[in-house]
Amino acid sequence: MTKKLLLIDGNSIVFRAFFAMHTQMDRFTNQAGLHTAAIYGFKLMLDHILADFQPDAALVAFDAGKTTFRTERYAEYKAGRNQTPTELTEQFPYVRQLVKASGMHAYELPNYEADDIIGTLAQAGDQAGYETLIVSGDRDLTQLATEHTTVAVTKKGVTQTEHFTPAYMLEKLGVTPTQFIDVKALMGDSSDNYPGVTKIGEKTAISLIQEYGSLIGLYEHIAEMKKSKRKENLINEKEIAFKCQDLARIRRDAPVTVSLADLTYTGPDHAALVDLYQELDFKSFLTKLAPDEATAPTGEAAVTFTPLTAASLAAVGQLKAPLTLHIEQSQANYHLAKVEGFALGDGQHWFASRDATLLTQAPIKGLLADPKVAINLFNAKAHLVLLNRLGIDLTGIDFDLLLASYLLNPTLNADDVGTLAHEHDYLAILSDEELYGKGAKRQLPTDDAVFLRHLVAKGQAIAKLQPQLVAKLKANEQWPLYTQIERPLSTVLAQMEMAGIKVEKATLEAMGSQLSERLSELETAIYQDAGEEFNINSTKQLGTILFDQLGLRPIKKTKTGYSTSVAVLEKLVDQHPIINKILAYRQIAKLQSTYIAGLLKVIHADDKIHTRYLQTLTATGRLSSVDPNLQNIPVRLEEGRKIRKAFVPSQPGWQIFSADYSQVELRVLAHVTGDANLQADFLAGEDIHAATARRIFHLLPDEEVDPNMRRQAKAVNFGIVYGISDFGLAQNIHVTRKQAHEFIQAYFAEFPGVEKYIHDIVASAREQGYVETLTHRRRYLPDIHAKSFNLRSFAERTAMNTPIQGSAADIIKMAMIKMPAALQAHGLQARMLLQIHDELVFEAPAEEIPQLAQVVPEVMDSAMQLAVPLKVEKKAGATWYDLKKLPD
DNA sequence: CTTTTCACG
DNA sequence: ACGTACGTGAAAAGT
Repeated sequence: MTKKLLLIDGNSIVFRAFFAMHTQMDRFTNQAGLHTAAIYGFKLMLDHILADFQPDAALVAFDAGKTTFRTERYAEYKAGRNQTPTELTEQFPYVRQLVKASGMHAYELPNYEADDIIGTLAQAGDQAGYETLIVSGDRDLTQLATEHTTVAVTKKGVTQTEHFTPAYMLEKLGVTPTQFIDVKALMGDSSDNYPGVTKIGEKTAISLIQEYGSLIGLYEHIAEMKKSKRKENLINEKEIAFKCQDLARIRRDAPVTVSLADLTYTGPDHAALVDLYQELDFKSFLTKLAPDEATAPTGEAAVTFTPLTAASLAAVGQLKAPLTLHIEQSQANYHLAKVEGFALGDGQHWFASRDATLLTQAPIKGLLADPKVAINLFNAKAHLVLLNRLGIDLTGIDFDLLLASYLLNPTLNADDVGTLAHEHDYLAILSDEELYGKGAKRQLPTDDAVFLRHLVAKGQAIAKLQPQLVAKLKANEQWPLYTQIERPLSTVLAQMEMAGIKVEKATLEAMGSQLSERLSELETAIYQDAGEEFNINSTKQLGTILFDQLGLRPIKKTKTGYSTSVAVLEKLVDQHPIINKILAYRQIAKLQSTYIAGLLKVIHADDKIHTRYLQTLTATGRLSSVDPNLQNIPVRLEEGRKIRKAFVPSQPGWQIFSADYSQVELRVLAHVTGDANLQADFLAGEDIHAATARRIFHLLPDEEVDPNMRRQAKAVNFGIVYGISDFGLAQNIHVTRKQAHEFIQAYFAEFPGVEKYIHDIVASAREQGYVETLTHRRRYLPDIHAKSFNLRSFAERTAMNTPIQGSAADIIKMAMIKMPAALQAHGLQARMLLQIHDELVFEAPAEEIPQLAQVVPEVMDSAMQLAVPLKVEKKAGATWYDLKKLPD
């Protein structure tokens, strides 16, 4: 067996951990006020790597101090760095303790950096026949990759890593690990503060090293390079380049005083870890460390409850509101799920049973249907639907742990009580995955004692977390968002889902057979063109046919091979007749599999489709729709649009009615930016994209906006909402990057309020760590501080886009909440069925349509008062396909 | 179980 | 100099 050596770059991982958890810094302090986020993150990473790699020998290297041989040779090395915050420096001693308690060696060497220790030991490991894994947050260490040494660099957070082998580097960067040093020499490193050669960045550096093989090779052949500014710079700065090469090169001969034999990994020292965790208040690590083996499974507190039977039902009547209810479903789709069991209690007494029929009997049914009895639970909408199926009208919902937690942080993706409770530091419960298992192995405990105790533990977690989360919502100014928007919305959504939309099977089936015919014709023709049969649905096989067999030029690569996406295929249309056939095949295959077969599979016995809206999923506050997704039924292309013919009213003589907000996101933009020109354009009530075109192309009042100008202005408007870049815009409208840049500049000149807003929102995200919508819906953006340009830019675009997209979501939600009462007040039978982000779809008796066309837009455009009017367009027709615009 | 592609706002 | 549009869900292939 090959021995395995683990080398960890302590400093860089601790830094990564610190900044990864920066936004939650305040949550991570022990009772003495010591910050612990970096220690915590470091331990997460450690556990992950140790479980994964299982080393025989291990060492964590740290930097010894500020001065090293590099600073002696180049005084500016790492100069100008911000001072490490004390919140971080105070954690280093504990990290070292943690390393030792985990059975690993911590090591540092005066005058050298952690990198050099690692480089030296990795080399020793290679020579001694070890398989070595280096873990760092710093890409520079990839230069140490060899056939037997892999370098894992943290990607996002601390537990996700990207593994660099020499082959992977060649593929990804185009250079070998050794060449990487020379690339750094040319491009420099701004964070380590050495310059490289003027005007040479990563791309140029890589192509130069690829061409000449090495830095030395480049200077040997510099005379042959054709005259250019770059050549001049290279000649003038030759000395700097070699200096930088010296700085970039990690030493493999540092005078380390440990040998591989000293580094044996001994595994964790339990007693030492317990002491340390206690000092740090690491409760979750403590419970993992000391499972209560005799009794409960890890983390599940002993709970007392009464197993409920028909005979003992009366005792439930003694419970005092507020009550906490948890119903366990057999599957996520609550339209079909069975009730596996439930727990009900008031914080003092708990009852639990596997028998769902008990819910439908007195006194439980009465308590649940009583609006004066406050109910706490997890996932209000699921409970509303499940209980409705049992004939119970749940009315008194007060606290929904899932919804409250989502508002506090929409990017947590826990969807069971246990996991979510852990996120809020409540640990006396197991997650479903821990108790039930996952995937195919998932199974509910057959033992009543274990299963019912878990359901009660869920109830207790909900009851316990309520006051805490309510206080947080109030502190965040999110209480109205919870009580006035999201909580009532649950009920409205439940009604829409239960109503369902009628879909005609026969219509879909008829379309399906037509599509099948066309598919087999196209298939034959494609095989003919290709000269052989293959799986057209396989991108891999298709890539081989197009680019290897037919010799077409690959336009783009994915990480697994050639890209064959529409964008690529469209560029190849003129090269070969097979391309158009593949495009047609793809389009039809998509309709057939996703929309014909897919929808047929989910039509219920009542001939309706009952989607589920996920109210706590998206990062922006939008809804999403699953089982099936009814928010992406085709509309843009006629062939796909025909699918909508199958969506029909549920009763004869009824029609489909739809109302959509016109340009909500841009109107929200006009509101939040306060931009006078953008607001004026909306107040004038003209075509907004044409108005934008007039401004950015400086048209005279009597000049006409040609369609191309309008198209470009529209793309600019979209770009602004998405967090614009010249590159992205250029790609979208097929102009040069320079032109795109000019469009954006022209836009900002005309709409200075928008430019200021973009600047301010990014600054505010940096300061506060989050952004907000008009209703104080919040999204944290930890990556706004990321060192990686990519991650940081992404966070900046998100900072810009989320308040816009999220506020638009707020607005339609407010309209939806008011809708049922408004319909009822007008004595209408109409029912709201679907929400598609900026559109609401209804069904109603034909004779109600004129009234509906009044009432619905009125509710929608008065949902929130903005600085510009909200405009609503309406349509009606016999099916979802046949909708025709109604006059204003 | 991840990757690629494509449907929607 | 850096490298891209924002937010979703479903199907199919392939590891």
